[in-house]
Amino acid sequence: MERHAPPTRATHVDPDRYFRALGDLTRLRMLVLLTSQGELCVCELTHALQESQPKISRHLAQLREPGVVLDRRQGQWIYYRLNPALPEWARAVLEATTAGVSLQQPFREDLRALQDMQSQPQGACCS
Amino acid sequence: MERHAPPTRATHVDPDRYFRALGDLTRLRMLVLLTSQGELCVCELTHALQESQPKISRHLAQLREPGVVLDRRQGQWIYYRLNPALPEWARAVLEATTAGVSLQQPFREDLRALQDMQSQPQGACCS
DNA sequence: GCCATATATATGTACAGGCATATATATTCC
DNA sequence: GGAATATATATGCCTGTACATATATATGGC
Repeated sequence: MERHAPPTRATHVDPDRYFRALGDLTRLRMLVLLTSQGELCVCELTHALQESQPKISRHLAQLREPGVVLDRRQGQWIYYRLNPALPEWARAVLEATTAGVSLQQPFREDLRALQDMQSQPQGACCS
Repeated sequence: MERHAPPTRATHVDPDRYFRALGDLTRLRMLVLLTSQGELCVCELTHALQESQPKISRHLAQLREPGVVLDRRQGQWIYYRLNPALPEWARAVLEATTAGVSLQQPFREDLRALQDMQSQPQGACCS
């Protein structure tokens, strides 16, 4: 696990590797948020999912390495987003899934926790 | 692993479990075939994928248990098909994936091997 | 008894989770 | 402006568990 796996023009995730990346609840919860919210920093994801920071960071690495997501540093924060180079079918998979599950738990609660946090006065990233 | 997990009105696969089921190349190859072909027996899948029968059977069990596929016995053959009770988003996921990958290897070759077999004179199930 | 299919068992490998720690940036104080 | 400190994020190590594969064996229909 190197710090920044090559910016992976990952136009080619193997389909089975792609699904293996989605096949974990923590990672799927983050991907559903990223699909609907566009870009989120680690601390927002940590807060939304109510999981430990190392756990979140570990799973983000597993999404970054195969090129499912990209990261971008801005000041002290690191923002993650879906890799725009994903093949069309792969994005369609995430969008169908997000549409299908975002009213169910725990996805629904994740979004609520995230929005709750974003509505805090100072607009600071983290609580 | 019981022989026939209850005919699982599996309207509720957990999304992460669903993706874990798709996150293996052998299982994904079979699902891509089932998505485009509708219903196939074990020996057709074995032939199409060129894998050992026990390996195919094991992976089919892993698709049957969570309710991703259903089976049906007819004489000495057992036919598998996608579970029609899958939620709409889950079927959309498989259809988008099938459309996206079926021209790539090994999926393309799987379909060719299957059709090659089906064009044999006596229409017998297995070679 | 033969064929199609499933399951048992054994073994290696991958990965999830927790904890501690390392790195990088920002901020505060002098 | 440099040192000390705080915050954000990543990673090394350890342990338990899940799972992929192979081989061997069992079952059930013809």
